[in-house]
Amino acid sequence: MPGGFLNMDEDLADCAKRELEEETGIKNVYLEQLYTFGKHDRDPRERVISVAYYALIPSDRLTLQPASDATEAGWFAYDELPELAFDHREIARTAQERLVAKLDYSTIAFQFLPKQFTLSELQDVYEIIRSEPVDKRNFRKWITARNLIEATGNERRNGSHRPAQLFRTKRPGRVEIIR
Amino acid sequence: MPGGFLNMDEDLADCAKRELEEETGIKNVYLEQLYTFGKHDRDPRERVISVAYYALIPSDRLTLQPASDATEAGWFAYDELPELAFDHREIARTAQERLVAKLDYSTIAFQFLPKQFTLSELQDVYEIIRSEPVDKRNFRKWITARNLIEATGNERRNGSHRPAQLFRTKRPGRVEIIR
DNA sequence: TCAAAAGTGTTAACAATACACCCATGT
DNA sequence: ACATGGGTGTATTGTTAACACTTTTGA
Repeated sequence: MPGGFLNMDEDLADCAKRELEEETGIKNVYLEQLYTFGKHDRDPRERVISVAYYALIPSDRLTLQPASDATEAGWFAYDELPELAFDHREIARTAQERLVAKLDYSTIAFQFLPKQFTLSELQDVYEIIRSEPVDKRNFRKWITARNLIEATGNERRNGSHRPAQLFRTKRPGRVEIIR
Repeated sequence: MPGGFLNMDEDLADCAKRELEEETGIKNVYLEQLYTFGKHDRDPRERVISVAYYALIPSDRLTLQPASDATEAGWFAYDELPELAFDHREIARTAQERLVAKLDYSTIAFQFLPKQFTLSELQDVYEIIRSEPVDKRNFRKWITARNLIEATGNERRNGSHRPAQLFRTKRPGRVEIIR
C-alpha cells in the first residue's frame, strides 16, 4: 500500500508506477486504476483524494529491492494484513473484490505467473483467488478450450514425481475479456 | 456531461449528485464512479484531474428542468453527440463501454425504466445497449428464470393491439451482480 | 377485418459438472 | 517400492439458441 504525490506534468498511472518502483523496485507489471477514494473525512488531518491503482506481480518477481527508500514496505497475505492507516483496509478490500470479479471474465490470472508456468500453478491462482477448490480435469478442459495458452515444449522437474509441462500465454502482457 | 468543482467537506459522489441536479433537475438516480481522468495535458490551460461519475436515468424522467442554471445542457443520443471539449468524448466512450459490459453481469438495465415496465421495454434496453436484436422468446425465458421481476397485475394499453403486462423489479433500486 | 404488438413451447447444440485411475519421477 | 504431483475421458445435467404461430386490441 505505497502512497505518494502526483507531480505536475505526470500522468496518474505514471505516478503509481513510479511509487511502486520507488518502494519495491518492481517495474513493468500489470497496473490498473482501482477507484478514487475521496470521502471528506477519510483522513482526519486534511482533505485527501486518493486515486488508487493496483498492480499484479508475477510470483517470481515478488521481492523487495532493499534499496527501497527506507520506508517500511513489505508483502502480506491478504488475510494477514497488518494494521493499516485511515481507510486503507477498505482500499485493499476493493482491490480484492475487483480481482475476484475479473478472474471470471478476463485473463487476469496470468499476471500472477512467470512467463512459463504449469497448469497446476495456473489452477492454484484460480483456487487461491476464488478461495475454493477447482476440479483438475474440468479446469484443464476449460482453459485449453479457450485457446489462450500453448505448450512451450519445456518441462519442469520439481521433486520426486512426474515432470509438468510448461505453458505460456499466446498474447503475453495483454489482459483480455473472455467469457 | 456536466462538470463542476468539489467543495470542502463534500464527498465525491455528493458532488456528482449536486452537479447533476443543478444542471438537469434530476435526483435520486443510479450513480456510479466511472474513472478518474488525469492525463497531464488533457486540458491545455491547466492541470485538471476529473473524477467522472455516470448516472442512469429512467426513461420517464428524462427531462431538463428549465430552471437549470442557464448553462447549455441537453440530452443526446450516444451516436449523435455534439462536439465535446477536451477528452470528454473519451469519457463518454468509457461510460458506454462500462455500460455494455455491466449489462451482461448485472441488473443495471432496470435503471433505465420506470417502476413499472413491459417485457418489450426491457428487451428494448438490452437491444439498444447491445446494438443487436434479441430473440423475444429466449429473452423472456432468460429474464423470468432469473427471478428478478414480478408481474404487477396491471396492464398497459398502448395502441390498437393486445395490452402488455406490467412488471416491476423485486428489489428496486438495487443493482445486483447476476450470472 | 386489418394491422400491430403481446404472448407462448419444443428441439438441438453446446457448456459445465461430477467423478477415479494410471503415469513418470526421485528417493 | 513407494510417495508425490502430473495427466487423462465419459456420462449427465444444465444452459443457450434457433425457430413461427396465435392472441388481443383499437381503428
